[in-house]
Amino acid sequence: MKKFLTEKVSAALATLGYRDGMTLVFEKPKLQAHGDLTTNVAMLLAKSLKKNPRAVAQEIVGALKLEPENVSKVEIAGPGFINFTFTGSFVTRQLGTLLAQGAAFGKSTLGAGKKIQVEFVSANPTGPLSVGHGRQAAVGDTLANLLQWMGYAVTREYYYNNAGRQMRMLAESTYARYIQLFDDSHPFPEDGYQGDYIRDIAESLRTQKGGALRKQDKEQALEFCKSFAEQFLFEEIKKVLARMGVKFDVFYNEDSLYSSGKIQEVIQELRTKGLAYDQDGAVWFKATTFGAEKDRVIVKSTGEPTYRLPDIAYHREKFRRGFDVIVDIFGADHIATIPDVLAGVKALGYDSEKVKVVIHQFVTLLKDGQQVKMSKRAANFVTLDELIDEVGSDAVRFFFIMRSISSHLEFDLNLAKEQSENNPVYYLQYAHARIASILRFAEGEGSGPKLEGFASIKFELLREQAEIDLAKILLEFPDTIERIHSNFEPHHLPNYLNDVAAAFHRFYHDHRVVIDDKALSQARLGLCLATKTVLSNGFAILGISAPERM
RNA sequence: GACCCCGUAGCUCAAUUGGAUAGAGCAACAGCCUUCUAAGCUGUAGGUUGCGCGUUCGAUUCGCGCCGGGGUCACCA
Repeated sequence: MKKFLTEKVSAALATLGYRDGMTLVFEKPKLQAHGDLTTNVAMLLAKSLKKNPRAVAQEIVGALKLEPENVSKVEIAGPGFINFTFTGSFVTRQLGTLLAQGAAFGKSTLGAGKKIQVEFVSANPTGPLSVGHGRQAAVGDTLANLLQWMGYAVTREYYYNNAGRQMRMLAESTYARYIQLFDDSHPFPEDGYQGDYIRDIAESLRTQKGGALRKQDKEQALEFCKSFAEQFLFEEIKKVLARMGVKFDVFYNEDSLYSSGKIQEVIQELRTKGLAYDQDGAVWFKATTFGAEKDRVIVKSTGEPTYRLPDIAYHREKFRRGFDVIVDIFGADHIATIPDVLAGVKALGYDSEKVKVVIHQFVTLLKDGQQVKMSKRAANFVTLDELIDEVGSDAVRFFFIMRSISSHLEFDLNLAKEQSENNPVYYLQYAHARIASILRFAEGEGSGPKLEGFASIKFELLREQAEIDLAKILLEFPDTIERIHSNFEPHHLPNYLNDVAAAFHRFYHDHRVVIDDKALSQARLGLCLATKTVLSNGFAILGISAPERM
């Protein structure tokens, strides 16, 4: 519908001799009284023309060539808005196209031929996934789904590090818990991982190895503990992600950057370009060249690289692997590292504009009205797995997507549990199930009219306000997808689908679908099917189920 | 101290990137099932958008200064 008006208004502007270089923007007004779509082009033009905006609007409206069967009203309002109202038949006519596209309605070819990588979760294998990782999994996977919907070739990637101090601590913690199974006086390392999951790993270790590790040399035993714990935790992590319907294409190990010499290459290249130098026994990256407030150490005086170096090397590999767009999804705690990585990428000669960083704020968990402090070290933290146990995968995914990523997300466990029936996700799924039920009823036993070929449906019979309102909202689906694509704010999808469900419930309440008037009944069944199509397409992107009955 | 995010109805959050009279869901109150799913619908009430300046036709949105909450500032990841 926007496209339709864009053509009409551009033509009018051309007639008037106004430059059409500006991109026309049509918006859906907040108030229904202001029509279906509105444009502020007259006000924008007025500024440069130094004319009265309402006068400019008048000229444009005068030059417009609109067919009365498509547009019922054009109005100049307020300071100079031009408001358009479509005829009901113009709207409902498009339902046929929607139905013909079916499961593909809302898809586009905007990303066709482009490779895009979405990196998310990327938790190191030192413990179970937290609730915060859950938000990241939901956001990342939903964006990835949406990008696929736009035609991109999407790679879902998980970056992890299984080396270094944290892994040594994991090994020591596991080892200590294991020994404690035989001798409970054995001490636990002071800053070890306190969580019960370490006990589970130790238990599993005993099941597999018996007491054999006790007799081994400690260093050897620790080495074994490390890889055992890592493997154990990764299986858990993958299992939980699978419960949420998230599947990664690539697990990228930071260690491989070392073994393949990529780390050394980056240092060399930066040195060659004069962007790295030695000082105080360390290697520094000239981040100030790229606007940072101070230079950064990339190799410590101990010879060990800081996390920045592999991060930069990793991003360089992303470019080398030929991705056209690179999406990084990080928690707010990583915000400070981003400028350094982007500077590093620029330093190596790549276009940092291709890196799209999505930062999401934290999740705070409420339990019994109290905030749960989550720390991997301390024993008290709720895992993603437990959260799914309590509220189910659909609710978890939906809740994490529902809020703007830049907002802190409050997740009240008690509420989510108690409210499992009042849950917003059920509201949407219920609409879907309700339609499925209507369609079953209509097709069953020949009592009601059957839904025949879309082509024969007379959508112009839909003249009730509730019908037209619903149809209009359904047709906004592609716009919603594109909007999310342009701003990476996935919460618009649940919000939009909520509007769809609300419009449907209203329609359902006011009008019976299966009635004696066969032609009208067909049109309403078509409207129902169109609604079901939009809902299930939206659910597919959100990664939640579309129940046929509830 | 510097930088980032947030501050909107009693609570949790929206607001199409600067648009017209700031909207939903819970919670409260009042209604609606002999019918294709009441996990639904309708109505009432609830606001100085943290505070103060500024930018302009127009500000919840942009700029500056405060106040409050969270986060980040290492040769930690």
